[in-house]
Amino acid sequence: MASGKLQHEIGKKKPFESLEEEALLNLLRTNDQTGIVFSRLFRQHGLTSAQYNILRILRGEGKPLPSLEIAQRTVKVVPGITGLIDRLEKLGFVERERSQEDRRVVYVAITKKGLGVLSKIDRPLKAAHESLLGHMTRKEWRQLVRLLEKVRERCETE
Amino acid sequence: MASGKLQHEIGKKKPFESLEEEALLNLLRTNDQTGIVFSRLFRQHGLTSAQYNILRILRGEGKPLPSLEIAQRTVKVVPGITGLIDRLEKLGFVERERSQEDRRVVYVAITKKGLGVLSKIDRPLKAAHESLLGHMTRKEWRQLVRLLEKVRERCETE
DNA sequence: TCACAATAGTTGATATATAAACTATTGTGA
DNA sequence: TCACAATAGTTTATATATCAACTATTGTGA
Repeated sequence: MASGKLQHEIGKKKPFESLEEEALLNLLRTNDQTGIVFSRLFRQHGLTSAQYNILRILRGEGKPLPSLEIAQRTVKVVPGITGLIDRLEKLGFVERERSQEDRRVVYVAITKKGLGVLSKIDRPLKAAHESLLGHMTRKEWRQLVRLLEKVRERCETE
Repeated sequence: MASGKLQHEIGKKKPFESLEEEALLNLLRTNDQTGIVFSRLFRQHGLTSAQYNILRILRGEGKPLPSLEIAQRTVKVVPGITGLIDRLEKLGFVERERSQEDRRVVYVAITKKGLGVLSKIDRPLKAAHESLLGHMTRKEWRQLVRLLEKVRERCETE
């Protein structure tokens, strides 16, 4: 069957059951490993990955977004977004405001303080991106993106 | 700049800053999406992904393993392993036994009940693997694995 | 052999993921 | 207009991730 570097990395004795299993475990492992690098970077600025992600979305949008819109963009389950925004608000990085037209909706806006912390992260984050992927060619990146998109084709239908 | 399906998927207005960013966000997204599919499957059998992962390692090993050995294989941070094993023990899927040679070490063994629940998951899990990746060729899997391994080359040195 | 570093694991505190149940508000059809 | 479904968001409960600090045990060098 399949055998690669991952098997050795995780101290696995037996080879993988199938190529599918090897591919999916590689995906999991790679995501974990890269995630660790970014988590550390964000934490140095007092943010978690999830918090950074929300701020990045709000900055990219340029205007306030409803809570559930944010949850959808981050693949998060609905209830989780509440506590996440609670903490960002307590930290002063975002503000909540209930919509006037539809009073069920809560708009979330990034504050100046939120933009400030993002701007401090921009440069080291870009450096981390390059450090992590700089040894790969543009062709390889494109190939990787294409393959990942293809993997996702099936997830979304379920 | 780069532009792909992901940008549309997450409702992102602006294109990605760089190919690196697009590749890494694709990785994150793909991992999340595939993870959801497997989480649901495990939950139908009363397990979380993290719990399943530990049981799978113990079955694959065929003999008890020290707690930290398990933590290392799952990329988990050390303290997290304790509560995880606590719950598995409470569920009756594993047993703890302190080593006689080195009394600091706690060996964790999978029980018959643990092996039983794994065996019930085997078939639907294989089906899920095939359902998720069945539309891709063996060549594409190998390519994906190779690229993911290459991404990880840089993580591990940090 | 005795102080001290190293190792294995746990505890406590905070943040997040997830499901289920709930509140408040809005839309809709009879 | 009134019952009821749909929508937006919150609360609650459990599981996990992570760091810092801690206990218990073992190894080591003076």
